[in-house]
Amino acid sequence: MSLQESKQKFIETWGALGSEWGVNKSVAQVQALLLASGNPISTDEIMETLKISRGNANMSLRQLLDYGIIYKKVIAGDRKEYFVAEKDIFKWAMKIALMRKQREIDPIMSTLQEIREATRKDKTEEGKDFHQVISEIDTFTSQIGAIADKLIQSNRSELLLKLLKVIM
Amino acid sequence: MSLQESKQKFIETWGALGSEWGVNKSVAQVQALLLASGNPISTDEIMETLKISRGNANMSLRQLLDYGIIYKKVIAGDRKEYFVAEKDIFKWAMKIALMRKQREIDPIMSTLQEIREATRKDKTEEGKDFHQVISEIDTFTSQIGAIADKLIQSNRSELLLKLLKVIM
DNA sequence: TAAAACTTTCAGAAAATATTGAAAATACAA
DNA sequence: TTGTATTTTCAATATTTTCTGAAAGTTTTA
Repeated sequence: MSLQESKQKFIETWGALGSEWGVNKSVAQVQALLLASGNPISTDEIMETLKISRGNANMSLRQLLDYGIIYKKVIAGDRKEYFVAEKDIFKWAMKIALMRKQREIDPIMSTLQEIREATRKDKTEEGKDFHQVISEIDTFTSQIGAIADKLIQSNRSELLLKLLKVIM
Repeated sequence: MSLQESKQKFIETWGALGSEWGVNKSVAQVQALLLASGNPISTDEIMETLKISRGNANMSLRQLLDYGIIYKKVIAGDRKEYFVAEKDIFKWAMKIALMRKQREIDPIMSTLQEIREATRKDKTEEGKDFHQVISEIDTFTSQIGAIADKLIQSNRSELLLKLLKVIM
């Protein structure tokens, strides 16, 4: 497997996995291409390499910029914009974790608490059972959310230390 | 907000969040309906309450059964199949975590290792840089995967203990 | 200021995913 | 067995998501 084939395989695999991660395939592939590339890359080169349209390339790049896992890079004497990936996996894994927590955990919390309150006084068996179920989900979710916050705020060595404790 | 309204809200919210979690809306709503219900429910009641087709109800139920987060329940003297949710959130959270790890982490591992090996001997700058990036992703992913395994294998009290350590 | 180089937007097309509903298969009762 | 109740399958349809490409917008150069 040549270096180019390896890079190709990485980009393909990363893209395919994106869908499992709730990340659009093009977005994942653009990140992979930038990760695999030593030097900054322009929109045109991305379009050409991944065979995607200008619109798609632009939107994928913007999303990655918003996530904070790629950066714009100015090249002197060139009007085009170039892009580089954040290569410190720790940094971008934390950013993605934060985003996922905000998307997947936070929105359910307020609803759960609202329902928990609304059903607190219910005297029927049915009501008490439901309150119990909601309360358990709420408690569990809150705990997981709090731990996620702690982990996400950690720096690299703190994170490794915390996770080491889990393993032992 | 009446009890019925609370249940309704829970089912809607759970369903809406499903998409963020990579879970089909109907599947999430069926689980929510079973969680919210004190007693076993038949396919017909699910169809009626959620206003979904028989085919959809059947496929959603099967998926939840496969995940192991709902169960079939036989009611004496009734030919219909009834279903109940696993109400121990701890149990089904672990099952879902395991499934997600298998879907999201495991598949990338072998590819990363293969690419890591294939690029190990590369002498070019480009090749060495790429090998470095892949190695870091591989190492990080392996570590997270190992921790996930440990957590998933834990029982409730072990899990809480381990997570408590993280917070402190 | 105008033209050229480049980036962004967005309506419509294409692709992917979810849902329906009716037919086929299965399970049960008489 | 045979008929009836119930479940499962799957081709057709609907919905959602993604992608394209050209037009509009912006920045830079001359």
